Amino acid sequence: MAFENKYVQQRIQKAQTLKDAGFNPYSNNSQRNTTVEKYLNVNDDIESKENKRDENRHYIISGRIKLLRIMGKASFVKIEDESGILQAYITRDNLPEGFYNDIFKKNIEVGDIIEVGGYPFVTGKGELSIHVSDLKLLTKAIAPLPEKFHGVTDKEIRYRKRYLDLIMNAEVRKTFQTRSKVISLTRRFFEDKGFLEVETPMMHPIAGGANAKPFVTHHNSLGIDRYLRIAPELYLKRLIVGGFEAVFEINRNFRNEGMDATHNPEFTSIEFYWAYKTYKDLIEITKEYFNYLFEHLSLPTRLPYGEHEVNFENFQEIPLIKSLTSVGGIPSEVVDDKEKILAYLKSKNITVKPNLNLGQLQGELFDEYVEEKLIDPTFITEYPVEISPLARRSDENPAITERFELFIAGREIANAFSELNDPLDQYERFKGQVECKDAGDDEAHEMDEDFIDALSYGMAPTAGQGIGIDRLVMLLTNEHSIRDVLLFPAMKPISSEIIDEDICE
RNA sequence: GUCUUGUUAGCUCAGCUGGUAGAGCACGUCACUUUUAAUGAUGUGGCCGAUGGUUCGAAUCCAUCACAGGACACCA
Repeated sequence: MAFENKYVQQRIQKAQTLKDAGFNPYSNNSQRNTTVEKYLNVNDDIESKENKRDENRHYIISGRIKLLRIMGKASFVKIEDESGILQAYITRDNLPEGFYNDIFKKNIEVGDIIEVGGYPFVTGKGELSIHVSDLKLLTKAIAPLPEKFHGVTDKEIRYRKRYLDLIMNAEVRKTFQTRSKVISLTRRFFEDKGFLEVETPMMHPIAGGANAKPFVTHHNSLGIDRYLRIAPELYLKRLIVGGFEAVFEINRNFRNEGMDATHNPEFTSIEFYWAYKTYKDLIEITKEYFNYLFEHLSLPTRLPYGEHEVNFENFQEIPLIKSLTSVGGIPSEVVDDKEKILAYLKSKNITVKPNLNLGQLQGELFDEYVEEKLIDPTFITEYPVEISPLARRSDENPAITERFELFIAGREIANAFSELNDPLDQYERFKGQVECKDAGDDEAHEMDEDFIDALSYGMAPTAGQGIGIDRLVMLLTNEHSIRDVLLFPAMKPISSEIIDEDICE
């Protein structure tokens, strides 16, 4: 089954021919002494030299052949490494007797990883290249690459065979380099602020900290089920109880739910908790965090996202109720009255679930009329208590909470609040959740008695925030599917994989 | 979960109202020492996603299934 494709067969034969001629098609004897990027930088003066070359310089470059133009006794080869792509000029007379015709032309092709040594020169068409005097094959590719011009565009192939996507699409590599930098910068930002990075369990006895269905796994020697965590929140707060005053965790969460352009079953978030602070401090640190990211990623403060342009110098702060009128254009006499909201929604032909309370209806109005219009970064504050079960009530107005969500380009990016630290209140809220669970809501919280115990010892007033890293990277890279910012997004198995599994078992 | 659009050569795609498959790139052979998706000549390559059905005859029509994309719903 494997290797039966005729192109693969052909290339296997070439590898064998090379072996027979004494050339290892999988040599590990690389002598590389520079990268393409460095080569191009160091030699950018060649253009001005006599004959546009310098035979006294010598470099060894390694990489994959992306393009091959054989023109009789001379050839042009585009060699790509991680840093860039370089043209090599290869001639028969600069290589050992017979090598060019019998080895290079016959057995080395697009997709192979080679190493070339030579001097820098500029071609007649003005391209800085390398004039090759040494060529060796490092790795024979026995699978042919996709077509050179269109590359691979089929999303299924790109996600299932990400390595192929990365080979063919340089801009994809760039997206993941940006992702890596975002995570690194995020870590450095919070460390510099005095936060301690911690690791809390990925396998939970009780899946808490969010409303979501968990994945279940089994611990054999203990004979018990464990849940892959849906959020680290309750463990991080236990650490605040224990006396750490600023902690953060960047890690994966797992939710056993649907997949779409903004949801993958495993996703990365940062959650951070900061004692003796409130959500207002979080607004300030969030602005600072974005400034830090933009500065270190060298991004312009006006970023395109789809059809929009986001101005990251224009952070707004609007209480939720006010946003309904000022952004959503809903008449002010409507937004504070349950019956009027219902009538308003009905007049607009929007149906909502029955028996929603005022806070929930305000949430519906927000989702319907405001969210997608928030293009520049906007902190929506003062959420109704009914839709903020984990947030602390405002001391001035017990109907609202000390909470914000940050919206950018019509999407939620962060959720933050002053944390609920009253153990009796938390106990009651868990009880309410348990009732929902008993009534059939399989996403409701379970009672976490140990967490109540922890709060009973006293958790300092604390502010906490979660930021979805995947969605943040989407925003910064102008990507519109979460799969395009995950190296290996979740995919259904193809049918042959399922059959194989059945045979094994 | 619902709707919708796809699935044809290694890749990117044609193939109309049913008559046993087509291009470009890639690959093989030949020519070519400054090309830029090199060029010219020539040749190979396919169980048309899977299974049923309708039909004398199915890549094409119908049904079911699988996978993927998009939209909606649900969910952070």
